[in-house]
Amino acid sequence: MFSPLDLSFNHDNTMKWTHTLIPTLKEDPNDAEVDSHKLMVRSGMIRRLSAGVYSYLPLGIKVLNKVNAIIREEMNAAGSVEILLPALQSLSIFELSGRISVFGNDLLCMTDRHGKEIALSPTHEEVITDLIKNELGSYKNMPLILYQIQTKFRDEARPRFGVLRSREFLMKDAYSFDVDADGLNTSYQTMYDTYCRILSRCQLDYIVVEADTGAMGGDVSHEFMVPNLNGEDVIAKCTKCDYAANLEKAVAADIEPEDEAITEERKEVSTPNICTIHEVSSFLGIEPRRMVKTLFYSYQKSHIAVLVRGDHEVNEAKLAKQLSQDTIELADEKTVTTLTNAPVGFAGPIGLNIHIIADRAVVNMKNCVVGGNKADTHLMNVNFERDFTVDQIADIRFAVEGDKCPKCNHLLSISRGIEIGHVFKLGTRYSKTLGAKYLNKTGKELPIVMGSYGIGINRIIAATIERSHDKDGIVWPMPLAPYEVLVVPVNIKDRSFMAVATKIYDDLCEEGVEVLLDDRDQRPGFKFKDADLIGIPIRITVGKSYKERGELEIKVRSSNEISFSSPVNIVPEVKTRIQSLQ
RNA sequence: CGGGGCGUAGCGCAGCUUGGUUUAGCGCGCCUGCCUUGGGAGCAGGAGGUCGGAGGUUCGAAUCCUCUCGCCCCGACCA
Repeated sequence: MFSPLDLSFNHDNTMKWTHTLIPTLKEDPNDAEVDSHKLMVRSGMIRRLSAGVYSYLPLGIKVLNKVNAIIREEMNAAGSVEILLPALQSLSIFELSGRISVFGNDLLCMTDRHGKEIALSPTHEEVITDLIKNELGSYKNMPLILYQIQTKFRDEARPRFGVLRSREFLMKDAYSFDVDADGLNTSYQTMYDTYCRILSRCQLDYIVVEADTGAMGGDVSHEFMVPNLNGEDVIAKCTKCDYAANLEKAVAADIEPEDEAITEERKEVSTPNICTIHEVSSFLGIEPRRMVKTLFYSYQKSHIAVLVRGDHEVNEAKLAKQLSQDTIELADEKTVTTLTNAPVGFAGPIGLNIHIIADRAVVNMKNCVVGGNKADTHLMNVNFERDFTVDQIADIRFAVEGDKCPKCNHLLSISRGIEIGHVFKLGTRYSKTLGAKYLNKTGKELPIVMGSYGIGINRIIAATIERSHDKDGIVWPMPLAPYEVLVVPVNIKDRSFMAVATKIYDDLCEEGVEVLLDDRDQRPGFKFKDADLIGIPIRITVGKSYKERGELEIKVRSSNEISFSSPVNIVPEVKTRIQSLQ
């Protein structure tokens, strides 16, 4: 045994299990739902402090640092420059950008001893803009891309899935500064390409989708998604071409007008207590797609009627954009009753005296069913233009399975994904509100044109595990693995085993290989289970084959491929394998 | 924020319905010894608990009631 002070055996890139803290668990933690969360806890990478707040243990920080290193290399290679901004911000800076209301309760605020309101930063657009407005006075200083790796704080309404949605998380955020839109386009493309390289080096499968800009503002935005059933984002992707978008943003190709004669007269039917689309549909024996859903939204004290097909859902983000509003909300029951002269459930477009906005699909429907604006009444054989008109036609719904691609008209598929990265063309949103201006060649004062680029580092790790694990544990891709090699002497009391194991450990260390030695006094089965759980890519076993033939066993975690090597050849052998797994 | 569920040893759980023979239990882990060494062994002994917290009902509360804190799930919300 070695005393805790005897660290002579530990080098920068090596570690003995008994000298570190890798508290593995045989059973799943009871508060974990998704595989990545369970495995991160079981493998001893993280422990929960409180909801959405996690400590990283040695194995966890090792992986975190691997991701950080890849990000730094690629960001630096792309010509961006690292900085570090404070996590503590004054609230007044958010007042200037007008984002206090945008973040709402997600913003973690507190009052300092002077009574000043301060916040833990959820993101850094304001801080960076405030910083550079004093430093980038001239076009000569641009283009410039600055980045940092920083902890962000968001008081999430509902943290979940372990590190996938937490209240405190690590983010690499970058900001570009250009003199004009062309410059921004170049910077944006550079970051876009850099993100592709970063994720490829992490060996993550990802797709890039068009995204809504949400709370960030700006116009163009892309998200980097890792396809996964547990993802919180929904993606619409063309089955043929490269079109892919977040469902918030996704557009479906216009639906063909129904080819049906308008002959029947409109007819009133009694639908006692039959309110929902589903109820009316089964009561009348008519598919939901033949019905029009009439909803009411409120904003700025005014109300509006919204029409979508019965089997479609209103996309409030699109609707708000159409109405040039930041927020809109579904009208309350009282409003609906007043506007329709009927209980909720019988609203229709005919005879309404307010602004009506219809989804594009609605105006192509023929002989449909609508509410009668009268209790217990619906109308059949209703037709756009003949029976009602609208004030505005727009795309205001979510795309659904069965919709066609807006680019090539082939089928769209709907799936889920984990948002790993998000890039935005901010334009002058922040430079204007915070006053970040520069002088151009002719001495004219102009707002700096900005972009913002974020990557969730914890999410890269969790998403990697989601994509790469089996029933026994994590299967680390070589670039992110906490150690490249695990050396397992099956019995530490066997002197010859330990002698060889420590020799290999030292030799690999000399060669710069990252290696962990399982020097615990445990039975082989126990160690193998842990080895599979923590998922080190290459396992070298000193055991049976060594005793019998003087050979070491090399096992590759990802392929389960087993090979043997003599002690003298082990180092080059292992290095070759590491190479091939990079 | 709405709905549901759960807090009992480091971890995973039983006990609660019907209050008292339970000195609060089981599995894993932990400590000591023996034994064992290629897929989470075995035997023996042992440590570890304000039953989340506060108040109440009662002769008596892990168990019943009230409040409170924490955690998880569904929804709403969300770079």
